[in-house]
Amino acid sequence: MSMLAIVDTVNIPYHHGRLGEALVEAAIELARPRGPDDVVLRAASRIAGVSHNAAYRHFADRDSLLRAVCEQCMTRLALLIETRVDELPADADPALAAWARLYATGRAYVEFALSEPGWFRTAFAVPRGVSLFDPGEGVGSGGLGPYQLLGEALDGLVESGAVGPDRRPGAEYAAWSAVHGLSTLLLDGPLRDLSEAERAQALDKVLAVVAGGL
Amino acid sequence: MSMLAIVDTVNIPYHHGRLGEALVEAAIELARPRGPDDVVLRAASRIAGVSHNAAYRHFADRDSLLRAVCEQCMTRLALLIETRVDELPADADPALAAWARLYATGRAYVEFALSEPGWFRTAFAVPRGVSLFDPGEGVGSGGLGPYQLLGEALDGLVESGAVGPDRRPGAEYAAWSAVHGLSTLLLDGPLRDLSEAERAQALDKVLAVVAGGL
DNA sequence: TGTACATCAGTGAACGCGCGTTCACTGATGTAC
DNA sequence: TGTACATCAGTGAACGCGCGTTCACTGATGTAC
Repeated sequence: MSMLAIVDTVNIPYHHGRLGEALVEAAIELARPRGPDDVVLRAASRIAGVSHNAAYRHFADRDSLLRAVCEQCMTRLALLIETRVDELPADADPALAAWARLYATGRAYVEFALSEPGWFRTAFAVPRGVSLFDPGEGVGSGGLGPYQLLGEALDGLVESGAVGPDRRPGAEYAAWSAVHGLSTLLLDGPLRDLSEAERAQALDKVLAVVAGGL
Repeated sequence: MSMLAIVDTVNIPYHHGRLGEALVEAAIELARPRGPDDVVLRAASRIAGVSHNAAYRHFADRDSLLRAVCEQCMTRLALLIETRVDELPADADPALAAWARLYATGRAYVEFALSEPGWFRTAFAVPRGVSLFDPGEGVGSGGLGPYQLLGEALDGLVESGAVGPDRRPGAEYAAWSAVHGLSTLLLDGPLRDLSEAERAQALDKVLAVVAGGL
């Protein structure tokens, strides 16, 4: 009967060839609307058109799959930041340009959280033992994660003279916390019912306070 | 046989008398180590010494119980903030006193997150439709939630002249976001592996940047 | 070029789990007379 | 003060759910000769 026949009708060869990636792609879509709890081995296998045990050829367990999805989500956050920064118009004044990059980084971060809530939540549902500081984790196209991109923006402020080098240490904690906190408060927290306009005001204020305090 | 006999041995009368509260207390302990996912009707009933259906006399469903637990967690956060602010030594200079209150508020927030991780997560696992802005939700002893306590601290800055009134609007967004973001990054995010000393530095920097930018 | 065989990548059935929820029930309590 | 009865607050059994994981298996692939 042929499972072969059945399988042929949907154009999936018995040897899938890239089932591992297909499972990750499926799991990413599962995570997309709501988050990491919806990353389910059986559902991902279903989407990939494969029995649910087949997944165990490619991932030791559900957690391994989730880990792969987390990394992808972190990468996508980094990619959006890079995109938004690259879209910036050129600015002759290096200090102004550096500020613009920092603002764009922060705005992109919040934009990602609000436009891709499930991915944002998944990116930060990091299984223990994975760190943003590890090279290779959560990388964007240039091999940098969101944290490194933020670091670059802050370095730019110092290099351009906009911010004194004595203020540089720990600056990413402040900038990152502010933007991350706003994202989670708007997404899942008590600020979730803010109107579009109120959100924009809140974001402006957060960025202004961070910029003023750096 | 007496279920009565059985029941007597553990000193729980058939009519419990305060089962609703007992269930909430049990659920709060369930949430304490890890968070809202561990708030389970059956487990709470078990702890309260009652069959799991009895819970339905007091809560329409699991979500109602969780809602009650959320509110309690928010209240406890508010109480810790009040405690820490009240512990502050008197300061003759009203501006310095106002700054000290803001700092204490922020430190207490992060302290709560790190010392009571499950409660912190639960406080912000707010079921849709509950807002921190509602009076009566998430109240401390004075009837104020964390958000209102923060607002008071900020008002104090303006009243004491430490901060111009033109900078007041939206200030809670900035302060709250920074402290909330740091809490979640340290608790569940990529900063979770920071050492005690690094955490303290990060917190100092976050507070300094917010204070400088307000 | 053909064949034997190891290995790889799937299959389908089954297990155990704990959950939320519903059902029909019964013992305890409180109230009207 | 006693009694009938409504109501309240529990009980225990059962259902259905989807999950992660394991088992023994088999068809497809690739390689050595």
